[in-house]
Amino acid sequence: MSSLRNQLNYFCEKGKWRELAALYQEIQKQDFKPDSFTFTTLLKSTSNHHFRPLHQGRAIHADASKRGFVESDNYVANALVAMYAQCNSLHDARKVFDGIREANLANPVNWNTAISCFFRGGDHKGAYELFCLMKCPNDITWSAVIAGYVQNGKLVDALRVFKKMRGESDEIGFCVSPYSDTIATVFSACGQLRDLCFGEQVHGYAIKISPYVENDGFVGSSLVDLYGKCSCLELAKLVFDSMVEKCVVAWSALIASYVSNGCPSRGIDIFREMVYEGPEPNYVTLSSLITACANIPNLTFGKELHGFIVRRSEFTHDAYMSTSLINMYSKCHCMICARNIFEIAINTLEFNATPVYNATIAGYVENDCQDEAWEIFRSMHQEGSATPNSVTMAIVIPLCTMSSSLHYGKEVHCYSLKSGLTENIFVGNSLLDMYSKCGKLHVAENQFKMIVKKNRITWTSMIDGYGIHGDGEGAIRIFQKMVRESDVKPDQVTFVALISACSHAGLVEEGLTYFKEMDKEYGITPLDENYGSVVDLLARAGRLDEAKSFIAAMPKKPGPSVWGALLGACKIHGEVEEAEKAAKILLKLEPKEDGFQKLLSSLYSETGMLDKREEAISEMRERGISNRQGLSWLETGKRNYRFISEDMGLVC
DNA sequence: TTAGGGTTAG
Repeated sequence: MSSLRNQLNYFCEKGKWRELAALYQEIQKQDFKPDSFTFTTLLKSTSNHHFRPLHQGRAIHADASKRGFVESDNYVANALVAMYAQCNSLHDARKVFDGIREANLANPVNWNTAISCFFRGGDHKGAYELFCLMKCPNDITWSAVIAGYVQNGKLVDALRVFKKMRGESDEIGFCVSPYSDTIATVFSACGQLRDLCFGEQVHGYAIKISPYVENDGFVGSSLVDLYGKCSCLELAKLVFDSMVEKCVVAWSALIASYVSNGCPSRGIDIFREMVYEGPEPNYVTLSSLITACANIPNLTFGKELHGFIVRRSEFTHDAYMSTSLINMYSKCHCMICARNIFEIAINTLEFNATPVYNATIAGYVENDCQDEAWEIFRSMHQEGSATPNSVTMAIVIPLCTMSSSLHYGKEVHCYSLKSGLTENIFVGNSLLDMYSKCGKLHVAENQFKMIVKKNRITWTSMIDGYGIHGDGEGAIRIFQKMVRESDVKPDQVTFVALISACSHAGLVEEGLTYFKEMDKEYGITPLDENYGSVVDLLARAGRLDEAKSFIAAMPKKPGPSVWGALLGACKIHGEVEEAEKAAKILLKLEPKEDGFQKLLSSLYSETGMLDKREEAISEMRERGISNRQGLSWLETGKRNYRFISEDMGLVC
């Protein structure tokens, strides 16, 4: 009999489920008496099995219950709770736990196991209910609850429980001293919430209770991450430098801090130091570095890293890695490489593939490949391997806007409503912009009203909406509401939208006043785009000389937006000579941009200067600029679209 | 404890 028991244990340890199930059925027919250890190993094996065979777990439960183990053995009870939670049957897990609780058999380990299991199963409410029922939570319980909330993305709740643990909350406190792991978890929550103030308080408290707490790898790394996420790069570096033993997580957190704060090259420099004096990089380090290559962009180093990842095959099948690589190749305009990574990822990875789909759709959108973007979005439904989320919607809704496809936009809006994604601010703002740009200003207004927590982009998009519909006064009204009634501050983009709205409505003086207020009232330094919108404001109103004087008086060198605005206005007013001057400068500033040259060619066409038009077209051909016909999208009926050619003077 | 995909601009 003992050999049977050994064989059973062997199959459990090796995870050989089929063999185990067959053996267990066989020995049940014999006079075999399973003990507590047999049941716990059988239940653990069920929990760890890839398919989570709940029916098998229930059979073991029935057998254990029949033999009296559930009510008398805490180990078996614990394993049962864990098994049901792992098999996503939290109701059964709670039923088992309530059984031992009501029989007064539950010890603190049972409580802590049950709480952790409910958090792992995603039922944070159920976990907290158990926590509240527990009369004497110990330090492990507190840690489990804080960590559980962080794992479930309930960061505010995690900090609330931490405050309660230290007796700082309004609720009754328990003043338990936290483990360093708990402190690290709290730093992580503060970082994710960008709550620098509370993070710093906890940092001070942690040093007070343990002066060398930063030397702990978990705590030090989490602190680097906290300061990095709160854009305090100097503090992040200071903590990192003070760490006696710098683990791979600390290095990775520091690199990620630089990459995510607009210093990707510095992130790569830190990586070079890491190669020289630090530990081996892991998949997180490499993922951040690929993002650095995407942001610079640096295709050469990106490809080197990709080669390194392929050689280290254990990193290849990582969801984050695939997503980062797709993003990197997209930003470097290598959509063939991005597509290859996508195909491999969706065929080989066992995970939620939504981010991989999102990165690929975003890549195609960014590289002006709308058809391919739609193809990937549709395949997401057809393959059924990924569920569109709020990020997908925030990519796809602007895609509807680009092709002025109100019909598709409405379909995506309906899907978002059904999936409960419209409360997401990115989705809400995209919908507002889509309705506004597709000509449905009143729907955009409703959408604007429905967004409860409006951010800068909400306000700016609404101002722009009124602007593109020629309602300058409406744009001003919304801007005043924004600055008077909300706590959201305008930025340069807000002023581009506002002054542009004034420009199109002929509100020149108002536009000029707002431009002056930008710096004086709001302390915002104008960008080239802001100067450009003032040039457009003046020149569109026929005040070309003032526009030129304005450019001459600029405190910095005028850029493409300024000259582009002047060129556009010259085209409206038929000012060939000034347009030629502006186009010449633009050609030097942005040699790869073909729009300016086409605009000039179109001006020649409109003013009957056909020789000059031919000359401009020849020059464009020599420079390899495509002579593509200008196209507009129109939606007719429900699903039909037509191309309307515009006279760009380029049709040969 | 560390990493990925997202909304506004004449």
